[in-house]
Amino acid sequence: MEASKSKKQTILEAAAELFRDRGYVATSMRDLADAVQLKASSLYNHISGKEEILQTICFQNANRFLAGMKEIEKRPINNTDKVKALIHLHIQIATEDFTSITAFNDEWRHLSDPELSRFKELRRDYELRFKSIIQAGIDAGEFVSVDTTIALFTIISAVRWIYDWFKPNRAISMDQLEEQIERILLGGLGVKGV
Amino acid sequence: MEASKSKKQTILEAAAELFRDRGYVATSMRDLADAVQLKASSLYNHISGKEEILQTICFQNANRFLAGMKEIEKRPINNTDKVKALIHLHIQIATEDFTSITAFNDEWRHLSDPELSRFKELRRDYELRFKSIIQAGIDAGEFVSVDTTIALFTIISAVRWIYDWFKPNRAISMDQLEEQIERILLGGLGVKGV
DNA sequence: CCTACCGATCGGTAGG
DNA sequence: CCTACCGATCGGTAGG
Repeated sequence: MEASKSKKQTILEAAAELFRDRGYVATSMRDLADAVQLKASSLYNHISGKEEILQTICFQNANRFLAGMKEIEKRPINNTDKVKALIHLHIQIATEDFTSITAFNDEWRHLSDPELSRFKELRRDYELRFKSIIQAGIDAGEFVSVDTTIALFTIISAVRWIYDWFKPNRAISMDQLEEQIERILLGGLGVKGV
Repeated sequence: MEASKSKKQTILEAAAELFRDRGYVATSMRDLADAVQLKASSLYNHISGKEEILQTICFQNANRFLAGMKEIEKRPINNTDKVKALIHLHIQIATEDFTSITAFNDEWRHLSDPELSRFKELRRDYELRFKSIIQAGIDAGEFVSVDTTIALFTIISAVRWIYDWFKPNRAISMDQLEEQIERILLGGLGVKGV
């Protein structure tokens, strides 16, 4: 059970790739079966249905972001460095696991309740925690006084689509990518000498 | 033909709304027919098929962005003001027409060739024009020296998802929204006193 | 893990 | 603009 990648894991990874390329709805169980060299009916020996796959991808990533957030919250650093760490977290997840992150970003709305509501709650929790850090940074005089909602979504959106256009093989290294995005976003918050 | 909104226009608007809420693939012609009080077969008296609707939405918006870009390019203003005008353009389109803009942003990949290739070309053209303005701003000493690709996509992404979270009825007015986003993004490019 | 198959639904057409 | 209907494909199950 630990020997090699389990068949279930293989299925989940192939599904994430198909969901990214064609979307959840446009990916059929037969497409997925072909990708893992199985007949469609055999998939059901490993998973309970199509939506279980989507649920797994969505909640795995949601939990990853939240775990990263909670770890960063506990660090004894100022708010500027926390925002930097969060930008780093987003970029790291987006570049490390860019297949499943696309499905996570774009396909969660095809979840059914109660999972859909639970997913939205997790996302909202994450956003509120992020917003608190921005607010704390403003209160501490680290950032200029901006609307925290606008700042939050500007930052999240700016890093959200990295997987869409960042090709790791380009003239830009991952470190440069991160340094420049930090400079633009933190510079925008009025932090000097980012 | 000019008396009231044509039936075709009604269908296109209902489709944009359904595509936004459920996605292109998950919206059936029967869903759409119900929304405009018709039988599915009657839709084909107004449109040639499902994909024509998607094409119309995608290219209408692509042309709107490009027309705005070309108008801004011609203005006798500096690059800082051009970037401001482009941010204004994105925010304006996103808030004015936020239904079809969602379909435009998220569903274009379901186009088939040759329309898919044509759409990507239009988008690339827009991006290159935007990038040229950023580069010109750097050359003129208006912006700090950043990677133009990173700056371009950071800006585009940051304004791309406004329709996702901006509720016009909130405590933030559209002018405030725009002013604050400009401040964050242009501040990030090193422009003083935005 | 497969063959065989289910009812439901898809985009679209024929014909009036 | 409708009724009636087409072949294709969907997610999933029965049974071995």
